[in-house]
Amino acid sequence: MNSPDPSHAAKASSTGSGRKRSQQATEAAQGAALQLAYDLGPERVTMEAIASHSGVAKTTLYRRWNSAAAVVMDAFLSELTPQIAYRTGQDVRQTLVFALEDLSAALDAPRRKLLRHMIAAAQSCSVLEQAFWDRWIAPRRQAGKEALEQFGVSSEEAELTLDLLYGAFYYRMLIPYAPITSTWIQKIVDQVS
Amino acid sequence: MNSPDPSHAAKASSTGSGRKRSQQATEAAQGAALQLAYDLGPERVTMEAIASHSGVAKTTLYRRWNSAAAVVMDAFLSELTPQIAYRTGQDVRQTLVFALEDLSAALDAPRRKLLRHMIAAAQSCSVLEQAFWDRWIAPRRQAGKEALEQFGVSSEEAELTLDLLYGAFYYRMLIPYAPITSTWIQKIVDQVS
Amino acid sequence: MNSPDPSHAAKASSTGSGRKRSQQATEAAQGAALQLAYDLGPERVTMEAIASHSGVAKTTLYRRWNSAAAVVMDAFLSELTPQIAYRTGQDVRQTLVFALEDLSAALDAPRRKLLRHMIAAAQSCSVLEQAFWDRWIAPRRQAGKEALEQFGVSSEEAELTLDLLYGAFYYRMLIPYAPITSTWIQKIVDQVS
Amino acid sequence: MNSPDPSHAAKASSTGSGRKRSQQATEAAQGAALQLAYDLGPERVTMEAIASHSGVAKTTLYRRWNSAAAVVMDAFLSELTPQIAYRTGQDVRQTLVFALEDLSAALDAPRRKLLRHMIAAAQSCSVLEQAFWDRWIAPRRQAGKEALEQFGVSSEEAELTLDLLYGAFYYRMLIPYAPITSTWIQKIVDQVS
DNA sequence: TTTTAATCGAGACGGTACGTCGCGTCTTGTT
DNA sequence: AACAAGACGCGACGTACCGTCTCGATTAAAA
Repeated sequence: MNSPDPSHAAKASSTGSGRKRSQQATEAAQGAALQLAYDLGPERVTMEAIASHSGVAKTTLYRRWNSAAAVVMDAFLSELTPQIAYRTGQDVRQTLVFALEDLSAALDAPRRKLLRHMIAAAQSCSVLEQAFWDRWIAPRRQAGKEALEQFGVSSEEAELTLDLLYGAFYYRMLIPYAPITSTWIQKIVDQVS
Repeated sequence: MNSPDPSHAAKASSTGSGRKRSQQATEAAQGAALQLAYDLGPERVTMEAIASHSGVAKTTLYRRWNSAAAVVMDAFLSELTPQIAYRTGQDVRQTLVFALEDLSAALDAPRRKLLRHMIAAAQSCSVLEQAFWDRWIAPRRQAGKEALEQFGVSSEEAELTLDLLYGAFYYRMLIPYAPITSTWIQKIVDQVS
Repeated sequence: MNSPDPSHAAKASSTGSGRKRSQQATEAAQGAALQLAYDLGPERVTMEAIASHSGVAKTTLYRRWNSAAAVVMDAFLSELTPQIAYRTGQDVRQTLVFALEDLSAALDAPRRKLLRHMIAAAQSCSVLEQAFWDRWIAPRRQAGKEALEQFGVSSEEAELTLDLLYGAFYYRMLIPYAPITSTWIQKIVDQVS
Repeated sequence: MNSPDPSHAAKASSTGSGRKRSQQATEAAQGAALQLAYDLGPERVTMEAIASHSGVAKTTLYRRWNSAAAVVMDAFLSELTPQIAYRTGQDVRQTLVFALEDLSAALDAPRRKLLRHMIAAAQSCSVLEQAFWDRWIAPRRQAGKEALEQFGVSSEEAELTLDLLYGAFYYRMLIPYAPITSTWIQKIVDQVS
């Protein structure tokens, strides 16, 4: 269940011989990447900039990640993943509302922009796609499924419900013709549950 | 309904004096852009490549579009938009199933890849975002809304339904952990209608 | 006799179409290259440095020359070639002494270092080797031959004499176990003429 | 005559304590360096390549030599120096012809290329310059001088003769506008002796 | 008919970033 | 100590595209 290296966007070190990889460099790179993403916008984060802002050499960056987007992805997921826990409500409806509202609340404007950009990045890089699924989408779906099954919802039905609700959520986030409000969340939950 | 210049990603010519813009150049550029997108993948289409493959000068390209993605978007939308018409079924359920199945059928593997990439491109360029909404998302939603209203569904309810269904559809397209099948389409429609 | 483009180290422009190459950029690049060669030593001149010191883009540099050494070579030859004219003396001996002394005088310490480095560079690049022969060695030999023939020296004999004298000169310049003095020049001339 | 450590490009070990330096590593490095020089051309020999081809760690290489060129120089001189002995002819003329012809014969095309590159390398590294003089040029000059002095040639006169002949030889080798032939060798010897 | 103005192709230009190579140094664990 | 392995910061490489800018040659409406 637990993979030894949770960062699927990162490359693995080969053997145990030779000097160890510097954890400090990894953290500095991720920090700089995240900072740049928030400051300049995620699409303007470059390996060059991460290197110069973090003091980590480009060679070292490429030894760990394939692209600037991969660094940002890794940093973003490391930052956000632990923040979001699943609340279980009194019934199915409330559990789902909690899930979407907590998600919406966790995603303030800059994070939302970052998330949009990472979904975009995942569209043209299968490594990022996999990382995004493994570390962002799947855990949330898994938690949602387990919560729904506590209320007797079948596995298949739970999957469909999550497709619809998370689908609608990301749809409105990516194609933002209208803001995601609490009211809207409650209405879509009502419609599917 | 029809704006005089349907291409929101394109720039307008100023006065009527002087030489006319060559329609041939526009078509050559769009054709080359589309070809390159299908051949090399949409992320590898560059202005430089469009220019050299189409014989259209870069100056001319920039006179019409702001970026390579804009050319591809324009070409893609010009190609696909007319293909998809809205079928009205016997009831609400069938109408929605038709809509999603027709959409799925229209998007073969290469087109799907293109569409995914264009959604991605729209995340970091408001011009493309607008064009994508205006020429792809909005018309389909509008047609769907009108179809649903024919069956007495309220405007607001229709919006929610479309959010959920199109949301789920694009969610599964962008984060393709499982294929979009006819069975799945029918199930999600059943759940919301 | 006169080649249209005397700079064999430089690349030629293809057709007459399109924007003309900027003469200003060429001069700026050569100037910066020469300056850097004198300041830092010719082996430390890089394309990167030439670009940043001259304001000429790297792309532009590579459009004209294949390497930093080629820029320096071109600049050096452009600077030095016109400076050295052939003096004809009263007899063969004096003519040869003049030639070597003038050459020695024209090559002050920094120029000598540059010349040594360029001979070195020519050893691993046939383009530079050719340029060096065409624009530095050959003209001097030609002038020397003509001068000697005025005194009735046969062509073949002149070649041998020049091989020996210029050979000794460059030998002492490249493997400087002892300085090149006027006395030494006179002695070697005496030995071969 | 023989210095204890003939490799002027190599560094000396400090104390006698600790593990001895591996002679095997030295030989492997030199062998790989020479092989690479012949295979890829001497200008493409790098410390990195020597290390990976020889299995000797970079640390170890830098403990012995300052640069890749130094390894090649060392290897080349170790290989060639013993090969060339001085033949003494019947008279001055024949002794000199022997010297140049033996030198020319010892230098086949790949070795000649290597030698040219090493003269080049010596132009921008005083350590290499010194090593090249000490181990290649000087011994040959010394032997030549002694041979000439056997025939009653004065020391000074011998120096001049060697300057002229070796000068011409290297001149034609470095600036190869014409091949070095036996005929040419005889002619230049005739001219100076 | 002659301007005259916008367009076209070609391609050079100053830039930014790329991803890689080699440098020389520094751990890390082994011999 | 020296060794093989290999990570590290660094500087430069040569290339790809970017978006802009001459160029000279078309092209068609306005004068």
